[in-house]
Amino acid sequence: MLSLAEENYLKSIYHLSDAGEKAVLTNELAEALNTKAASVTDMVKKLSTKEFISYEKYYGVKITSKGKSVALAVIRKHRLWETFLVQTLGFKWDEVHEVAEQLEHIKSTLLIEKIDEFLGYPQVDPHGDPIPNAQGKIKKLEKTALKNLTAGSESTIVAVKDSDSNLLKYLEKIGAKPGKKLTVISKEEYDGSLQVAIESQHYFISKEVSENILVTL
Amino acid sequence: MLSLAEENYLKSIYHLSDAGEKAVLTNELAEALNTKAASVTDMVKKLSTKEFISYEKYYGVKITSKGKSVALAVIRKHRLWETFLVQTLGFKWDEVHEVAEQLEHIKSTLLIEKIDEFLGYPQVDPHGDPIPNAQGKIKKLEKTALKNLTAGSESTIVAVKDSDSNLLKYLEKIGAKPGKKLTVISKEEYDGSLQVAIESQHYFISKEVSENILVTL
DNA sequence: CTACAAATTTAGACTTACCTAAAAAAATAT
DNA sequence: ATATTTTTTTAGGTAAGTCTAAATTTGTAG
Repeated sequence: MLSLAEENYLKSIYHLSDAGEKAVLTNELAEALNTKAASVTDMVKKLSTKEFISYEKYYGVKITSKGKSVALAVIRKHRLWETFLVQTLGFKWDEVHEVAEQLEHIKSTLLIEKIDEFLGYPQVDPHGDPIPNAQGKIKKLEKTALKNLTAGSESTIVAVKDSDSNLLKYLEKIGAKPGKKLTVISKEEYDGSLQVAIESQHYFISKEVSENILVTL
Repeated sequence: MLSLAEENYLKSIYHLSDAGEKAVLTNELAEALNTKAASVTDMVKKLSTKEFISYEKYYGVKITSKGKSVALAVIRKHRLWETFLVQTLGFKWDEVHEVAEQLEHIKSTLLIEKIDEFLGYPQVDPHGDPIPNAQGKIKKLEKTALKNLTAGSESTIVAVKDSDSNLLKYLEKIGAKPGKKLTVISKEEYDGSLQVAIESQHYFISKEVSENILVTL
């Protein structure tokens, strides 16, 4: 059985590698996990022996399919719990992350399947991120950052990055939730800021924020 | 912040001491926690320094009020989660214990208050055990083991001991749930076995089982 | 009340997951 | 192409929580 630390490493490696596409460097991982490079080296050696990743000294790690399926199971749990917290218990967006980080490590297949059933088999979590199924398959949609749109574009918000609580509060205030329609009214080329409409309200959005809102066309 | 191990020790000490009434011996604790006496000695020293218990060498430990409030918070979480698993997710009695043992350690006051609210502030868990409130107060009812009843007694089941999964399955089969009426039809003095009626069905119950069913008159 | 048994504690060790400091390798800059 | 910087690894250590084996204390039985 995997430890909490091992699960967190695999989850981070999965995310940082874009779902296993590219290798992940020691320092990236150290930063993501709030730990030191030396600790990462120790752990990746262990995960490598257990064949959840392949590790080549000085060249970073790649996640194996065995590792991927662990990561996806954890991500599935995280997203189902987030959905549960928001939809069923009425948590606010910005309150769920920390708790879901704990709940994602509860070991019980039955529990997570029951939660999935209870929620009616949702496809995406409250941030719009897709929820892997029990087999680890993800349905994915074409998404792009809001900052890539040009004036006049109409789009639907599909996700926001869920890491920063202040950002989430701000997005909540302007109603920037997954599912909402968003139209780009104008774009200032010199600083990348945008004027957008969400439900006929107009907002001024900085380039920074526009990098954290993902949309489909 | 208390570790998982510390929380488990305090919970066990609370239970074994009858809610803090009597001292708990090293070996009892070792047995309850599936560990060795030497490990218990180490941990009780630590908990004692932190003033969750008072510890006198060779004489066992007593839980302090500080320790009690930790234990009760954990027990509250355990029982609320069990209630949630059974009532909301449709778990069977005998499936909840293990999962609740994990969920009881999730750290989030908000979460447990929301669960409590969602469940409509239940007073007892699915085994009939009382759920402490947020302040750690327990409403208690007079209960006695079924084995103490005599022929002819009518009673209501209030609780069953939740430790043994086989026992729980058996009790489920005969419909011995909290809330059900139970009448003692006859009692065999030589082996302590009972004949009882639950919902007009008659069952033969061994002394052992009758020690694990708690009732009110 | 002494001797043996049972319970408990101490001593020393192990594992996991960290850490710091120093060494080594790789990347970069002149 | 060499020197410097950055990244990564190694070496050695720490804390939590566990263990076994030995020592000590307490309880018990003759």
